[in-house]
Amino acid sequence: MKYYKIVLLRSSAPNLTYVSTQELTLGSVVIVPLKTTVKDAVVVAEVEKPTFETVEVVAVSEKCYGAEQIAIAKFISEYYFSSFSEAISLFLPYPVGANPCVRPLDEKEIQISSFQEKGQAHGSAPTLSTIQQKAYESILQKDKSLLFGVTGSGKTEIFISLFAKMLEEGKTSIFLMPEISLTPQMEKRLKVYFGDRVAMWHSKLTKKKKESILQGIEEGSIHIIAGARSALFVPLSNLGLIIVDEEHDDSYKAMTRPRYHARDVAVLMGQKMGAKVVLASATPSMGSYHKYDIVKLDKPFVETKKKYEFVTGDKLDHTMLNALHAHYKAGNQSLLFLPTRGNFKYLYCESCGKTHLCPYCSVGMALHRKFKHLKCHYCNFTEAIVDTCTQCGHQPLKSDRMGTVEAIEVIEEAIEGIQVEQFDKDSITTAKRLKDALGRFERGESQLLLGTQMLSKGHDYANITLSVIMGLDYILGLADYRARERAMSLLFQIAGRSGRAKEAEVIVQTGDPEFFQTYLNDYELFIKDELAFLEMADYPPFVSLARILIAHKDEAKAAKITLDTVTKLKAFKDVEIVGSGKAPVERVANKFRFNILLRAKNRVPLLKALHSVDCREIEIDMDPVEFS
DNA sequence: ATACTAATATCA
DNA sequence: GATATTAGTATG
Repeated sequence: MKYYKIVLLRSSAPNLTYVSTQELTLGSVVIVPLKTTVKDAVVVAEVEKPTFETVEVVAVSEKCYGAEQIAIAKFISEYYFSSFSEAISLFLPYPVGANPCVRPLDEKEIQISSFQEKGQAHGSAPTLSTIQQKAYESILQKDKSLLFGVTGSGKTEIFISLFAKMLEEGKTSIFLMPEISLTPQMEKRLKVYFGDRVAMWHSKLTKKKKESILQGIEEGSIHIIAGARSALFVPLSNLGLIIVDEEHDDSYKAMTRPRYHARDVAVLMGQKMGAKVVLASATPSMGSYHKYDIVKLDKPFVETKKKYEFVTGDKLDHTMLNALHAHYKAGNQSLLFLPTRGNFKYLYCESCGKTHLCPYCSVGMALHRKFKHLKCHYCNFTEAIVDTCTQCGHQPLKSDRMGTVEAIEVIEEAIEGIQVEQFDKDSITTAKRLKDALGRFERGESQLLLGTQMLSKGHDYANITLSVIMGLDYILGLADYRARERAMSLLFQIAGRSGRAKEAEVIVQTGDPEFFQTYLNDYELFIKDELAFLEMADYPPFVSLARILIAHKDEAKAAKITLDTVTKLKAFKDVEIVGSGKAPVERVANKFRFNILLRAKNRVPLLKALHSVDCREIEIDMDPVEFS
């Protein structure tokens, strides 16, 4: 008789001990009785015979998690405050049916060999330039590295060479991208080199499609998995490489439990599995630049001359309309960016571009017109609506912004015959709509791509000669310690979309052109300055942040939970409570929301403090990227 | 006193 | 997560 500690799947029950007549492999999925029903569970440890009565394991399934998977799930559950059950479920390719494939316990164990012939053919690799070759060789020498290169500097060729190298060595690779639906171009390029040995993976694939890919992996015909966050958990054996492209992108952070950051988990996974990790970006995150070995790829593959022009205000003005008109008349295509339609408005000065800031947090004060006051979403500091800019004395301060729909109306009115493609979450709801919109644009049936953040991801176009970037001051004024970084990387990303044109014009709307101008040709300089600022202001990567979210349909109850949690946390001297109170989005789905923001020099005491609070009614978000 | 619902505890 | 237990509260 053997006794095992098991973790129940799809249940919040604690870890329990069961008995088995036969030896069980750690990590295997078993069926156990619980109360009146049966549940599937993962065997995590063998234990001594306990003092209490035990119940017998009823069946063993074919499924078995590897030791590394268990370790990674354990890390995720502890670091990101989810149950182990939720964490290990990340490794489930799709939700299992009501009755999982099981076999009776008394049957003899059948070991199915998972070994497969691998690496039969070499992936043909592209020829690399001297600069690319140097970067490639540098990456090969490191366990993990940050590939830092502007758009068009030829990062993809390096990726392809790395994948080919892995194929040669009989190893598999994972390629992460922020949004798979937005990168059909990358799929095409990978297919050219690797054909059916590469499979695209994302959460919206049908169960059948996923099964077929999993079979391909099992058979050893698929060696490269490319996809969004969830692709990180596809069960590849003999993993040799994980590439995280556009590593700065916030969509790598999961917004639901487990609230993990795919880039950070990829680094951990690489360590655990002995796989090389490559992070890549033209605008690396401050944390990655600070933490990892940098491999620079600074010479653009195709050198583009960009002419920058700065305009103030917040409306589509004549400068922009004239430029759009001129480029349209010349038979070229343009791109126009507007910030995501935000839920909040901030006061900003038309004259100097500065946002009205909280005196305690150096973040923008949000305008709550309904309550006729301004509020800091960080510390909850509240003040009366001000009318005069504290920086330059200009008045009045402005707060209105323009959305995509209004912008299109204005442009279609002003420029006769122009076809505008609306490119945001409201209009691009399906893969088909995306394909249609991009198709029309590529065929030249539309001449202007107008949208939100979506524009900054993935695509580059041959014909874009004009990029108009509006409302950067809005991004700059967001109540977020990374507002400057977000604004700057956005500018670089969007300006980079016109990468293939020989000459391109970029119009930037901001009241603070000096800030952007300083860094226009040198993102690295920006990183260095910004890191100095973050270090001085005590923000990541120099400290750890955690956010606690409290949501309850009874506002008083939510407030009480918030207060109780804050009181408990006050006992921990090495954890600072930056602020607490109503969340910027006060009510969602009829629940009142409260936030607590915590800061600590080291993550260990922060985790310790957070593990001590009752987590049943709160949600903990480690390394948050969203504060609303 | 009774009948419901909401919070709480437990499961091996 | 599902269910048994208990506390809380409305009801006539």
